[in-house]
Parts: sequence; C-alpha cells; structure tokens
Amino acid sequence: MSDELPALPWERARRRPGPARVPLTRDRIVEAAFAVLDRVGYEKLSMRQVAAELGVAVSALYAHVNGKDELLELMYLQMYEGWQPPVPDPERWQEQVQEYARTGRAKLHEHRDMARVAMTGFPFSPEALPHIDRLLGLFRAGGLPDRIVGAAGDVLSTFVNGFAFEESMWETRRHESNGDTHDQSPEENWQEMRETLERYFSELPPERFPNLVALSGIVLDNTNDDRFDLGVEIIIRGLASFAEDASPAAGPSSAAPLPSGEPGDA
Amino acid sequence: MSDELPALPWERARRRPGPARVPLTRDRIVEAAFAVLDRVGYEKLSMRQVAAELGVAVSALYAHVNGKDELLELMYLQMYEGWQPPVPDPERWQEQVQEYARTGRAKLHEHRDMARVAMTGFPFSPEALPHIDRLLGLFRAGGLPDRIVGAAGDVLSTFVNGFAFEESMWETRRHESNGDTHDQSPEENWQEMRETLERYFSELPPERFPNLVALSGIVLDNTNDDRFDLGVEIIIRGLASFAEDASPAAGPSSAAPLPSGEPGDA
DNA sequence: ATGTATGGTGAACGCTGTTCATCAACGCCT
DNA sequence: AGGCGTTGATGAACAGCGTTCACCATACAT
Repeated sequence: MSDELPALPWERARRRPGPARVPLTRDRIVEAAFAVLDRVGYEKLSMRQVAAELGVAVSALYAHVNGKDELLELMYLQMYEGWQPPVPDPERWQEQVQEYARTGRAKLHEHRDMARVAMTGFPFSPEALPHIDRLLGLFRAGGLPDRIVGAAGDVLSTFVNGFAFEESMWETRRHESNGDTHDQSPEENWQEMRETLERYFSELPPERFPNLVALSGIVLDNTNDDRFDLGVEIIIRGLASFAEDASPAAGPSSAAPLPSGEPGDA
Repeated sequence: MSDELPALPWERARRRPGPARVPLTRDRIVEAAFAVLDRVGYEKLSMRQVAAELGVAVSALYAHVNGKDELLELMYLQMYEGWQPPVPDPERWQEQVQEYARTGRAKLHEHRDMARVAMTGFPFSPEALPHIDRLLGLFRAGGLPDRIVGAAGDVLSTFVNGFAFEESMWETRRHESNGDTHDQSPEENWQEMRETLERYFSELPPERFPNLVALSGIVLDNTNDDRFDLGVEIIIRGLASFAEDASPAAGPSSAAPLPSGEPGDA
C-alpha cells in the first residue's frame, strides 16, 4: 500500500521487480486463514486455500506454522487475545458473569464457524491461563465455595461454546440448503427458519409429542439471544444458590463476602 | 453362526464356495464403524477402514449409506436407540434429571470419541423427537415455566455433550503422548494425569495466577465423575429456582405442582 | 565478488470421500 | 432346464487433503 509510487531508477537495482514482497509471518497467515474461514466455512478451510489467499505455495506455510492443528490453535488464541474477564466487583458479579458470557458468544460470532475452530483445539493452552485465572477470580468474588468454582467454569464455558457451536451448525445447514441466495439478510433468514420450524413443530401429532407442540410457540418466539441469555441466567442462579452469603436465587444480591483480595492487575 | 455345519453335498451346488456371504446391511456397517472407532479413534475413522473391517470394497458401502455424514449420524442415532428419559415423577424430578444426565454421559463413554461423533452431526433429527419430547416433559413436571423449559434443554444437553467432548479430547491427547503404553488401566492413567496437572498448577507463579494455584488442590482432587455431577447440580439448582412452586434451591423439594397430566406412554 | 543462510517453490507421497462403468451371482419366468 | 433381468459388490478413477523434501533464488555478510 505504501509502495505504489513508481520506483526511482537507482532503487530499481535494489528492489526486485514486481510487487514488493511482504514477508510471510504467522500473523499474516492467521489473518489469511480468517479470511478463508469467513468466505468458505470451516469444512472447506484448508492449508491450500490459505496459501492461495496469500498467493504463496502451500509448503511455505509450514516454515511458520507446524501444521493445520497449530494454525487452528493460533486462530483460537488470537480470538481470545486482549479479552479478559472483568476485575471482580463482588456487588455485581452476576451481571459481570452475564456480560462475560455474552461477549464470549459475540467473539465466537466474529468469524464464521469460529465455534467449531474453538472446539477443534485442545481446551488447555498456557496462553489462556491468565484468562482462566481471572474468570475463576470472578466466581470467587461471588462468594462461591472453592469446590464449586471449578465446576462453574466447566458449566459456563461448555454452555457458551456449545451454544455457539449449535448456532454454527444451523448456519452451515442454512448455507447448504439455501445455496447462494444472498438476497436476504442473515436476520431475515433466521426469522424465516424459525417460522418454518414453528410450523413444523405445531403440525406434529400432539398425542405423540405433547410437550413439543405445546412449547413450539413459546420457545421459538424467542430469538437466539434471548435463549442464550436465559441459559446463562439459569447457570448463574444455580451458582448463586451455592454462594456462601445468603441471597441465593431470587432478586439482586445485596452484598457478598470474601472479595478474595485480588489486586486489579498483577 | 447357524451355518457352521459342513454343507451337505447337494447343498454344495446351491451355496457358493468359501465363507457364507452375509449380506451387507446398514446395521452391519454401523457395527463395523463402531469397531473401527473404538480401535483407531475418531480422527482416523474412514470409510475405507470401515470397508476393510467388513472385508468389502469401499464403494459397496455407498449402496447402503449416503456418505460418511450419514454413517456418523446413524451411529449417533444408534447410541440413543432404546434410551428414553424416565416418565416424569414430579416428586423426584431433580434426581431424575441427575440420573438422566449421568446415563447420557455414560452412553457417550460406551464408545471411544463418541462425543465427537455426536458433535459432528446436525443436532435435530426426527428420530430424536420422542426423546426430546420426554425430556421436556420431565422439566415441565418439575413445575418449570414454559419459557424456561426450552433453555433448560439447551443448558443440560450442552453441558453433557461438552463435558464428554472435553473428556474425549483429553483422552486422545493421552493416546498421542503415551503412544502404546497399555500397561496402565485407564483409571490409573487419569489419576497420573491429574497428579501431573496438579503439580503443574501448584508450581505456577502465585502472584500471576492466584486463583489457579489456590484452587489447584481442591479442583483436581475431584474425579471427573464428581466434577460432572457438580456441574449438573449447578444446573438443576438454577432450574429449580424458576420452579413455580416454592422450594427453590436449598434442600430436597417437597412437592411440585403442575404434573402436566401426561400419560406414561403415548 | 563470493559465499552463505533464510525462506519460498514445485513436485511428490499417502491418505481421504465419492462416483462410475463393469461384472458376477441370484431368483424368476418361460 | 435355460435364458434373462435385477441386485449389489467391485476396482479404478477423480479431486482434494495435510505434509515432506530436494531444489533454488534472493539478500545479506564477508
């Protein structure tokens, strides 16, 4: 972008002809991988496609990245980069958890099929340790007993990832059946799919599926965002019921003990 | 099994020589796929391996199964076959949910990497509708308001699948690093891995990861089963806090209204 | 100007899912 | 009994995948 000017004659001798060669780096590879992912989806994301995106031979990638697994993990890590759970405020820990979960899902929505990339990799990497530690700190600030805190992380992260994963599945299903009809916004498309599903459920034989037909209207009225928030709220209420102060489930908590005296930034 | 007797001479003319040819069926293919899965794991499960397991050409499979995706879905469905949520007992719905989740995980553990097969397929298939309907019935029997019931299914199934999925990931990691050391039982192996992890966490710099080191002992003392049960309990408590009778989180519930008058078997 | 190291190239290997023309065996009908 | 049609397995092929390796061109240091 900065080399578009015609090269001066004496520079000709120093610069090689053709477009200026930007060096290949891990970051550029990851960036290209995201571009390919957004364009073709997880299933067709391949080393060759990434190389093509960069105008480079496949084998060149392997000088910077150990393999496809590592590339996927790099994407996963880059997604988390710069995102940290908030510094715990014991008065507001429930809202903080809600918001944490919401932006977690939002991050997974930043790129197509990102939830599937996240599921691919090994769940534990050293780079994620600060993140995990702060999340645990958030739960401890809520007054949860230590033996609950670990399970809290399990439940919450499983839900966020799993929910986004299912959304990703619906999305690719939509792509498969819809072909290339770009005439609708994604929102309209979701809406149409919800209506189709609602009709399908409501036309089910009520004697065989009494609960499905009874719930078809209520459940499918909700947007995905509402369903997600509700799920998180269920989890938070369950957690709150273990909190060592009182104020279990109902109403906003008033105060929580054990702020676990952690400084804001280590 | 019934054709092992030496063939009578006049039968020789009718039966073709060599081993009696059992016809290829979907069920036999799925069975072979499970055998391959258990032996080599999800990553190396391929159509060719399944065909080899049956002593058959790859292309023969495609006469009975539409493709690999369908085969995986058949495996997924077969896993659920004959498993139904219990008929709801409003007095005991919380224990029923616990038990339901437990046997769900157990089913996913019946075959290696089964959780990954489950994640692969599309989450909704008509064959699973009775199962889902009964699960929803269980939640409704607990007195949960309708708008919660759908989210309840989300949270619970996401946790069960996600938890088993992570276990599967740890398992394949163990296989990769361990190579072929069959000298330990899986239990000892898990134990050893837990100890390694606990040591790793406890040796982390406490000023950077105060919560991780503080929790390293407590969390890792628990077996996977305990962590799973605890997660389910968190979810159940969260659900119970929405129940329309009283008795929210603490203590065993005494009675629940709205049995939703559903007959045991349609 | 020569040498050397860094890093991209292209071809190859072995694997994958899937398709297709071929062909053998079986039951049925005359 | 003999021919025929159908069913269903076969093997070869195609396109694509992840990964490796000998080669080579460029850029810098001597």
